[in-house]
Formats: sequence, structure tokens, C-alpha cells
Amino acid sequence: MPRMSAQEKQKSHERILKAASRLFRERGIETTSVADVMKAAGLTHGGFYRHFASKDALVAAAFRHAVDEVLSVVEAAPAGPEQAAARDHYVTRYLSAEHVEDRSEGCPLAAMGAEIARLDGAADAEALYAVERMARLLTAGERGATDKGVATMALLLGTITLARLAKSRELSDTILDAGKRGTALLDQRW
Amino acid sequence: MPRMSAQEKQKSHERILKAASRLFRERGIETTSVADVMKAAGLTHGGFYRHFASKDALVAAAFRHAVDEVLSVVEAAPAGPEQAAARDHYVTRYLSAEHVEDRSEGCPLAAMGAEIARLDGAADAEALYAVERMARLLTAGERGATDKGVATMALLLGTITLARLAKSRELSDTILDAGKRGTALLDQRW
DNA sequence: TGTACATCAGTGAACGCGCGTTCACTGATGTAC
DNA sequence: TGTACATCAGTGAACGCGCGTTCACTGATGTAC
Repeated sequence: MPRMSAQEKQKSHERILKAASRLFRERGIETTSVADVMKAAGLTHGGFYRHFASKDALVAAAFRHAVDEVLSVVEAAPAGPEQAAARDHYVTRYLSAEHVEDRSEGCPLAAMGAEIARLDGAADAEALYAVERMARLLTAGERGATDKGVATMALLLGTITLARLAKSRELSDTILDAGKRGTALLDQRW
Repeated sequence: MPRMSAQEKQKSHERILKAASRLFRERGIETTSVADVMKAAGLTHGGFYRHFASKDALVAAAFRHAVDEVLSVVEAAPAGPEQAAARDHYVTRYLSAEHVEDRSEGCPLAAMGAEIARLDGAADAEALYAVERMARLLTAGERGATDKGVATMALLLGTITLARLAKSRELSDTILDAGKRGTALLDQRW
């Protein structure tokens, strides 16, 4: 069967990245094996090292992949009212029941932030870059520093983390509502 | 050498609990082995099952132990101005550089919340209980629902998570300042 | 354009290692008389 | 109070298992002439 063409290799590479960014967010980094990722990408584990130097390198690349996936659409909005609308939409989706339930396509910082902070691997730099990008997005078009964006991000992140601990929809909705009211307050009164 | 007296056993039990609550917070749950915990408690791994039915049971007990350690002093403050002062002091300590740097004695929700949410073991119930307790503490003596407490907790949790991603003291201080301003705003304008 | 050959993407067995848990064993502790 | 014996806290070897990584191998792809 082997060898695949360069084009096929690139497709495999993207499938691995996509599978990793989903699985790491859903099940955590340490709890997801290289073999799990390769299986989800439709490959066997042995070929992994033709694509990445180590699991650590995959973690960093998958984190970046997830950040791009989540932020690039919102960032694409042109400055002005459209940008503000995109930002509002992003916050609304962030504090939704769907985001609580589906980690695999959600915010990578919420899913992996705490784990990455203690792992000190190559993903550290990616996580910091994500914080900058997200803070900038949340303060885009406003005067002043990114303080407001950072505080809003912290509130979003904390709210989703707490909501994910609740096992009943009712309780997680209550937590989301508290988060919504908090972000609105920060937005209006900062 | 064996067997120890019942009193000695209880001391061992508390040493295991203390070591576990520190190590799980510092290094994470899945990344800390039963043998690591027992070694830190000055014992060998084989004796572990005389104290706990499983690692999962230890995780739940250690989480509770950490929550008690962190909250009981603050909760002991009598209602009134002393309670408000204790709450302020708790928030100040929460958003300090010391708390960013030392996970092992810090907030168990910040250290293990995301991991517990995805593990669905016995610690789930303990984590929810901790959310309730902490939200109540943050809204103690105020009229209205615990919404404000939940939002404040989310902001604290998110801020410390973000600050722990920063590798420079300067950046983590900036993040802490944004969190401080945010909590003050929530407190005054809710 | 055709041919000979090097490259290398993907496979699957194997490596050394650490995990959670079990177990036979030890000897001081606790208890029954 | 003294003695005989059951209990069981703690030890350390062992279990089956899955991990990240390596490696010999395969055969289609890419390249040099």
C-alpha cells in the first residue's frame, strides 16, 4: 500500500491534527494516547513520527489548530459594528449549553488551559498566544488597554469550567446565566 | 515493624490525605500515582488499600480535604463586618502572585476542576459541593441569589488559570490586576 | 519518453517503563479467657 | 493480671496493561539519466 503521494501525506497530516485537536479537548491531553489520535485519523500508530517529532509537538500544533478554528472566523469581521456583532455572537455561543456539552469543538483554553499550565511543554507558548489573541478580540475597537478583554476572558473561562462540573442541565444553565450577567456588567461598566 | 496501633493508622490516613491533596493540586490527578502519594506520606504503595478502596476514592477524599482546608477558616468568620472582611481577604489572597505560583495549597477547583469535570469519578459530587460552598461564601450577608457569588467565583477561577499560563511575573501580574478590577466591579455594581 | 533506483508514508511487532491493583508475608496490637 | 491467639497496618514483589517511541519492512512515488 505505501508509499502515499506528498498530497496524500498532507491530507493525513491534517486528519491527525484535526483528530488530535478534538480528542485532546474532549478527553484531555494525558488521557489521550498517540494511538488514539492515529486511530481517529484512520491510521496506525507507527506512522505518527513521519508527521511529528513527539507527542509534545503534536500537542502544541493541535492547540494552535484549535485556536485558529475557533477564532479565525470572528477575527475576520471588519472593524466597526460588524466586529462588535461578531464579538457579541462569540460571547453568546461561548456561554451556551452546547459549549458546555461539547468540549471537542469548544474553547481550547477552557478544555486544556489548566493541564497545559502544569505540563510546561511546547504548548505553553501557544496557550499564551491564544490568550493575547482572545483578549484582543474581546477588546477590539475599544480604547484603553486589554484589561477588559482579559477580565472578560477569565469570566468566560471560569463560567464554562464551573458549568461543566454541573451534571444537571438546570444547574449548568443557572451558572451560565450568572456568567452572562457578569459579562454584560463588565462590558457596560468597565 | 507492623502492625501499627489504631491511632497510628489514623495518623497515616491523614498524612496520605494531606499528601494527596497537595500532589493532586500541584501535578494533576492522572499525573500523580498512588505510589507518589504514599511515598510523600512516608509509606510504601502496597499499604494504600488498607486506607482507600481505590485511587478514585482517594481523589474524592483529597478534594474534600483541600476544600475544607481552604474554606473553613473563612467560613468561621461571624456574620457582619468580620465576615465581609474575611471575604475580602479571601479574594485578595486568591488573586495573589503566591496563589499563582503555589498550586499545592491553592484553590482545588482552579487546580483540578477541569480534570474532574472530564473524569466523571467520585470527585464530581465533591466539586459541585465546593462550588456551592464557595458561592455561598462570596455572597454571604448579601440579599438576592447566589448569582453574584457564582460569577465572582468564575472570574477568580478564570483569572488564576490565565495567570498560571504566563511564564513571566510581569504578565501574570497584569492578568491578576485585570481580575482584581473585574471582581471589584462585580462587587460594586451587581 | 522510458527505465532504473532511491526515497519515504504507512504498517505492525517490539522496546522499556510506570501505572493501579493484588497478594503472601511480618510482627506488633488488640482481645478473649 | 497474664497468656494465647486472631487481627490487620504496612512491606515489597508481582500481575496485566497501556503508554511513547523505535524499527525492520512494504511498495508506490518521485527522480535522475
